[in-house]
Amino acid sequence: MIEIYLQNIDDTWFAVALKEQQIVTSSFGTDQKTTLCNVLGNLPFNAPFQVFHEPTAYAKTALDTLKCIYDGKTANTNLPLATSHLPAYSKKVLKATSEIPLGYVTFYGAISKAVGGGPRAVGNIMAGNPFAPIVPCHRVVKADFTLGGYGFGLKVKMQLLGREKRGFSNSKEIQVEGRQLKVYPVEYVLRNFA
DNA sequence: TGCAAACCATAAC
DNA sequence: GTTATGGTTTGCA
Repeated sequence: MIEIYLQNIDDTWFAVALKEQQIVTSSFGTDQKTTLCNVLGNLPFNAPFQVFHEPTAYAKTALDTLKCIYDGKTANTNLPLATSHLPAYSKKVLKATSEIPLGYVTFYGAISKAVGGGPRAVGNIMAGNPFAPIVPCHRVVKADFTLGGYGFGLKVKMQLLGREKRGFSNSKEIQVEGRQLKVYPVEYVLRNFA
């Protein structure tokens, strides 16, 4: 049985689908129906599910984490994600994406160089990201620092990035799967829209 | 700038 | 098996 928890926090809806304490999928949005539909659409198999509006203590920590990320605040990012049913390449891309630190962005192409494959393949995985916003696919942009796309709309992507501004001014390298991944201050993106 | 071609894992037939 | 499809990138005029 998959348990779906849906809760409104400060006028935004957040949802997680849990199975045996693992997160199967998550979502957020401005209205209840869309948010729930997103979660349901991401369920990997035709399993029975139940929707709850009173979160358990465990579900509440997960929902609070979503809210923190949404607010651009530092959050505990090591929630247990159920990825076993996903293709191997998707797992690598999602994992690499989750390593992008708060306050930084990187490119579709940069991720593809780190984990293999091509930029468009990375974009496809992002488009199907089941773990929004836990896996911060909003931190992945085009190589010219324009936004690229976003499942919940470019406006939302911009707002998320705006809240993640931390005043960094230099790019840096992080380690992903033993390779280097270059990340850039989110300011590089934001200044395109000033 | 703008356009065309190369790119590459998935999902859908 | 094959094809269509992108949340892309790069090169070249």
